Amino acid sequence: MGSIGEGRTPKATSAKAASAKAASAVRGGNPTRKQEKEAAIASASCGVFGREGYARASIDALAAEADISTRTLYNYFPGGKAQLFQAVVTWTSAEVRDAQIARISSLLDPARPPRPEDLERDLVALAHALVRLMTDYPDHFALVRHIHAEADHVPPEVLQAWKEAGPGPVIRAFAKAMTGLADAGLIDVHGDAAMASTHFMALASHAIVQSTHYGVVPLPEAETDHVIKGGVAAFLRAYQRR
Amino acid sequence: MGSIGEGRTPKATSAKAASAKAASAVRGGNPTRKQEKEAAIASASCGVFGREGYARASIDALAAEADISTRTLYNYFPGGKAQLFQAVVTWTSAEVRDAQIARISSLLDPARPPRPEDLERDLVALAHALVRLMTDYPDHFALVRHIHAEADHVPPEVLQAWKEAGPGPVIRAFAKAMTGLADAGLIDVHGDAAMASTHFMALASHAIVQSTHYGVVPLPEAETDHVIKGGVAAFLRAYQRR
DNA sequence: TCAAAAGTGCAACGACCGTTGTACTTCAGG
DNA sequence: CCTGAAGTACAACGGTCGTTGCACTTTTGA
Repeated sequence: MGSIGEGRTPKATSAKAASAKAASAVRGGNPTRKQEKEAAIASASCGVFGREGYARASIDALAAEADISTRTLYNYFPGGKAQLFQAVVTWTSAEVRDAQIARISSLLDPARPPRPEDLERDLVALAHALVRLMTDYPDHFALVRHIHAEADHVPPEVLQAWKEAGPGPVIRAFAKAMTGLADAGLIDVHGDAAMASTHFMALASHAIVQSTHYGVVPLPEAETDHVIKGGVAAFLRAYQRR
Repeated sequence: MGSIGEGRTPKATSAKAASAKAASAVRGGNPTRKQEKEAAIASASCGVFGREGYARASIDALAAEADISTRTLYNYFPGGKAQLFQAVVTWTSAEVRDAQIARISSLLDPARPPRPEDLERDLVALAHALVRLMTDYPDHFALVRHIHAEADHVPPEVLQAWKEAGPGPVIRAFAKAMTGLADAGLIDVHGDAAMASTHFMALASHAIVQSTHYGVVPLPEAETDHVIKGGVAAFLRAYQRR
């Protein structure tokens, strides 16, 4: 009772035939006109879902935010709210994942490892960049919070798709970067690069997330810097090769 | 539009006169019969709010879980759903806070600091105990996740009350324990005991929270142990006095 | 035992919401 | 200009939900 796929459904909407047209053109070149509009709707809906959550987000509000009528919304997403939600999750997750991986690989490019004397400065910059993403994409992180909270109500398929499209690749990219730093002799990964990257994320973001309520409260810049510097310092004490 | 205090309210329920009777007997001795029942209702409602979230949790479900009629629920909480929610938050937060502080002060009692050779074992035991609380009080942590997600919709007063009654004292107790360890010469807090305790919590719980979805997924015991041992090892590399 | 207090079942009200059908408008492309 | 597709406005249906009033029953305490 109360899962995301089973809200009000007067005539048992068949949620099949969802990704039929999509697969036809996703292979060839640029996206269809239809796909562009779907992405635009998903982008606009992200804010509403993030602010209100799935249950509170009303179709009217979603359509209004996308500047379309509720009827056209159903034309694009015959599966209704549930299908739109899934589209929003995959769309915003892909966007933020790309941004995160870009920050990680530009600052921790395993091909051009930073010099030892620059390591701390680079890690601090990376942590700042990752934290800044939280304020750059507030709707996305609000949505992720709702996913965490309503994990029981999100269809497992959506949950799995999100993990694969979002945090998964980020963690892998981070682990690869850590391996690069280890191979360059800058850090000692103590046998587990994945754990090292998790620990970096934990030290860099946990305290920030805690005090800023996931980026909602605008922590003063000075304090953010203090927390990040402290986290990076602890990470280096634990992982820097001496 | 859509805050927790302003759901369906046919006749503009006056949410005043909430803590009138309460203050009369909260000073003197043991709790009133009424207060006991209120606590029982809050305890039962915690599961529903945690599983469903505020929006989805229906009055009928809440009353059923507490084995009372909806009408009696309104007799105890004239403020309706919103007031009940606040009661649940403060009640469960206090319960879990006490449990957490008990674990912290029993294992890191600053009066009887552990011997250096036991430090790692004790910290691992503490981390295990703290993680186990997540599975011991699943309803509470589910509720906290919803609070995080719906922070915008929770009245600031409730949010503040929760922080003061829940995480606040825990962090302070942890910082005090860290100071004790530092005074005993076991760790070097690097000038910021609060940050050290935050880093311990981050290293001990972040990875667990990540992989178990806040304790929902029952991570195999072996993996939990591995993650915790890795986190404590990293913490000691960063903070143990050598 | 008996009166007061506490609790219950039931019905109803008003409001909101997801979804769909239908008739009407807008607009691009031949 | 014409035609077909895309979009919209509007109304309606079935449903859920929070809340309250009322008559009735159960429990409690002296």
